[in-house]
Amino acid sequence: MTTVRIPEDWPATVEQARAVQDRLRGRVVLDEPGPPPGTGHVTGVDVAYDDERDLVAAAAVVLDAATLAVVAEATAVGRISFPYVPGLLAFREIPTVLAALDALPCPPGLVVCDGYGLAHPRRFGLASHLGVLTGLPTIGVAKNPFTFAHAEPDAPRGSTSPLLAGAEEVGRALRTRDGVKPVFVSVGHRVGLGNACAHTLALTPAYRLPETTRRADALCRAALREASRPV
DNA sequence: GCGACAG
DNA sequence: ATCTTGTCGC
Repeated sequence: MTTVRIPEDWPATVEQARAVQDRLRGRVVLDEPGPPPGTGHVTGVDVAYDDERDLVAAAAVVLDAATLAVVAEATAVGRISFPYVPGLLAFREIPTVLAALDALPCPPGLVVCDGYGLAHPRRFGLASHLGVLTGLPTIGVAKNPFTFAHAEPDAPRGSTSPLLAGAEEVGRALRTRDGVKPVFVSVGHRVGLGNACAHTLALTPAYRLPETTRRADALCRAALREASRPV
């Protein structure tokens, strides 16, 4: 496990953070289809917090996209870099997530984030931000809708309904299990929305949430426990 | 002006 | 995110 320092130039205020998003938003690539589902590597990233001790732990877990077997894992621990502010989640998670990705012994392939990409007030959520910073293809799979309108998808697994910002489709509600609450998929960087949904379905053979985020969630929690362990 | 609001 | 026991069901 590696330890991270918050960059000197990291935003300290809501205004500064929003300015960073506005500056980087133009670098998002939306016209690539992205890697085909079921091939290469798929990497889940997730973060756990201990606000009491000002600790944050991130995990990156690389899966073989065809078999969903774990290929590699890495974790990183650091100080909390930003308070939770809706719309600015990336500033709370990214330094530690980047460190975990850097510590991987192999290329991550497609990165699956816990949160949103395009489905964001300024169209620049966590998945978009991470994609622009790394150049990697990224998607966001969130457990809850943000403030976007959406219809209830049909009951069968695989059904979708658009996440709408006015008339613009910024993501999709995707049913990954029959009759179970959908997940909310949006594009991050260098991946198309249809392909992002196909990847999400390929990653949910048994549970509502993708295997990538399930693995990363378990690992970052373990890393946090380890980091806040009494010596 | 008052809520709502990814994790 | 996190605080938290048991309980219903496959």
